[in-house]
Amino acid sequence: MRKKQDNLLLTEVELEFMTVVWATGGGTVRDLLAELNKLQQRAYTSVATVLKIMEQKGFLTSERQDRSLVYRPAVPKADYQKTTLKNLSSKLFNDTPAALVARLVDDEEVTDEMLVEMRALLNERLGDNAS
Amino acid sequence: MRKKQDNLLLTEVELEFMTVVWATGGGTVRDLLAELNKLQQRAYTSVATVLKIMEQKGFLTSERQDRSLVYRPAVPKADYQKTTLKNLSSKLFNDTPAALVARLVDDEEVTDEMLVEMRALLNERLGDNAS
DNA sequence: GCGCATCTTCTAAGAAATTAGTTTTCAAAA
DNA sequence: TTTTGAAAACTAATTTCTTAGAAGATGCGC
Repeated sequence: MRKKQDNLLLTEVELEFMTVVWATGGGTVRDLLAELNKLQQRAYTSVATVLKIMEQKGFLTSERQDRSLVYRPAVPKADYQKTTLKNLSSKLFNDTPAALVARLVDDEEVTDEMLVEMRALLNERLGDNAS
Repeated sequence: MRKKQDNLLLTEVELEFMTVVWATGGGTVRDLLAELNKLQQRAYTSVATVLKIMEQKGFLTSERQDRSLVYRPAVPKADYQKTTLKNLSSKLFNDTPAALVARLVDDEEVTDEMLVEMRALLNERLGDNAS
């Protein structure tokens, strides 16, 4: 029995870590530390601790290789993106993904090019259906 | 001097509170407590404390009315939605809002109707530009 | 085998978020 | 004027998140 719902969201720092794991495909603590320290200095053990926690939460898998553990993503980035969007949609957009797009559309920083690109994506899935 | 950047995001609980404030337009601690307790029991002082914090962070304004403070949103929901989308986009979608839409599009739970609605929104802003 | 380097595991301190008890304030009722 | 009720303000306990030191494990070179 677990307190909250199965902890489906990453914390701030975990997301930063996970981004690197997704980008690189994974690696040892030392590998990932090297990548992460490009953005922010952290101690070796800090990184090791967070990675272990992430494994416990089910976001990473690990496998021994020589001395070290090699961590790899257990959740594809696309899946997590979907989870996050669903969460955001429910918490802030009344469970209406279109409302979310509406907000993108009236954001002046989002260019017409981007919008055209979005429309293309929609059309791709929708096929010929006119509105 | 503040540590992080001006704390532009609400915490989990703050968002829950803010949602009620947006929905109702605001009210006294007691008013908001009544609404919030429909979802989860909390003590009066817990609610009061969080509301005060939210005011300090700039998400709410307060004004005395008789004995009580009346809290009101200082940030429109649409603005906060935009902030959140921008943040999500940068943290998880490479600063590419279209990538975000792409993820919505290949979510099987998002219906064609929703997609058509989204496309309509895009067309509305885009006018006649064909892709 | 013994120290040395390197890795994981254990432990914990510090910071932020959440919840709520205690104290103070203040006006209205008695 | 004193009491009382309701509110804000203050204080603090608890939990979760973040960071990292200390301790333990393990193979490698000498």
